[in-house]
Amino acid sequence: MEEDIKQNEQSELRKKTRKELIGSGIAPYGRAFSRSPIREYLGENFAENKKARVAGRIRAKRGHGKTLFMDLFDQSGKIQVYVRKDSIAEAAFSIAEKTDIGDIIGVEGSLFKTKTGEVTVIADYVEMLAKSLHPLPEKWHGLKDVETRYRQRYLDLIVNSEVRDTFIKRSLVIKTIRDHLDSRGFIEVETPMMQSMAGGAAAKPFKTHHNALGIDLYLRIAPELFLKRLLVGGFEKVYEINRNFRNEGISRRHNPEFTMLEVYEAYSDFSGMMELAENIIVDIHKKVNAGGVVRHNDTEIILDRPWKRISLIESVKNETGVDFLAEKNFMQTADKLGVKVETEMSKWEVINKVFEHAVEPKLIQPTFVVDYPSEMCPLSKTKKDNPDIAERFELFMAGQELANAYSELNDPVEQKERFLEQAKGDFLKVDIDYVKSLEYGMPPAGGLGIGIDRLIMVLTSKESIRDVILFPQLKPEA
RNA sequence: GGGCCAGUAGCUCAGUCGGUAGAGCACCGCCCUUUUAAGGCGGGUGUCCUGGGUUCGAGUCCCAGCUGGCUCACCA
Repeated sequence: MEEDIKQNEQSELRKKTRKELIGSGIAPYGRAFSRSPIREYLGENFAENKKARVAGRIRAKRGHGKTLFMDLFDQSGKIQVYVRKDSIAEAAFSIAEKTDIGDIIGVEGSLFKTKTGEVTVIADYVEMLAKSLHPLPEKWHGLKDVETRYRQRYLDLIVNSEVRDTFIKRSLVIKTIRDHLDSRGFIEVETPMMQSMAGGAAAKPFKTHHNALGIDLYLRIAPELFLKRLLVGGFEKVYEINRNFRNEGISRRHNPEFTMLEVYEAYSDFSGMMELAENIIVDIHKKVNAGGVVRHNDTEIILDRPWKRISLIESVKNETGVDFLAEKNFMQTADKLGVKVETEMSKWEVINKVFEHAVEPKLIQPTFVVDYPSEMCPLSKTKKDNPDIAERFELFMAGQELANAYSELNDPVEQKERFLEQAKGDFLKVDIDYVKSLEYGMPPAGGLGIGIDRLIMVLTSKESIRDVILFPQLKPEA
């Protein structure tokens, strides 16, 4: 089997070394090795002759005949290992000699500093923990090929430390969100990923099949309708951080599965959610970015509160000079602006298109866009004094949509009508079970969704969603 | 799905007008007991993405395909 795999010369040599190790009674793949993180021997923790036990991956090796130096990396840092033939058992020296860059080893020894002051472990014991059978990408230029970086993310993580940092940051962002919401009395819940109706948004779902039940199921496109059922059930502050799946195009800003935060707070509304969104994001910036500068291209993004608020129609007027509400020939006007419109589009659909084309890319600083037409927001309450306008905002930053919030519609009769409108009268496409839950009474509430991947893109100044998702979706290799 | 661009050694890249494949790192051999992008001497290890075509001759030109990037479309 393994002979079938065509290997290059370097891999062949490493396989040969693996066999040689086994031949001389040395396991090329070791077992548990008790050690301390490398960082615990560096800086203030350094003491001359202190005993050290470390383990990690060899990233550089400099042989000198009867001695050799290695750079050993673990997650916490890098330490130099020094092996001398005259101060170590012969067997251990021969293991050290047989190591290749990329191997994972355990080392025991004592600390000292070299002439240049580098903290070094002089080894008196070396153990092979994992033989690496492939050469690592080059130490100086790293791994640049984007396809390889995504397909073999482990290599990207080994070699490109800024990639590692991005994903550590991602973890901190999510932890900060949890801490923030937990401290405000929210509880985290989990709702179905597999749903018999894919509701809560308008995207195309992925379809799957449950054999025992004999039914088709859909991967969720949003958790919204389940989270609101929990409001009916008496949970007043709930949130979920989890994956949504949308069967749409893949792009710099779209991955078929992406992580969404959805928050619902009973007795609040969309302006409460506005404040919450500001609070959460500013908190993350403070804790994760340590107040550092966030940039989009060359522009610094200023996160100081309060953020700008503007109505959809105003923002379009500001950028295009056109008051689309008053405009009779809105189709031609939109077309002149370079927006692709189709004859069956409503005026608001055209306005929304113009917004996405002309305004969205320019919303670099955090901006709440409000006053969306209610026809585009079937789950949102309308304004008290204007049923045509929804109590909704979308948050934009770095030229893209980051969040979306409503005052949640809690009138079951109106909800059913709006669903029917959206489904163009097709009862089968209406989530009657959700409407039924509203019929028992859902408290007025605010709901907020934040796209976590995009938020991390903004906070880490990444241009592509693939740089903040560990394993982005790619076509399988042919 | 459309348009544009890219794919050469394990990695990062060069390759002129179409003339028979090249650098650094890595690797192999020899030397070297404080090096750190160690050093010295010697060595090129290749399905030039794949398959066709043009040509005396193709990494290079043409066609088709694969994968990726950007972009448009799609995506409340």
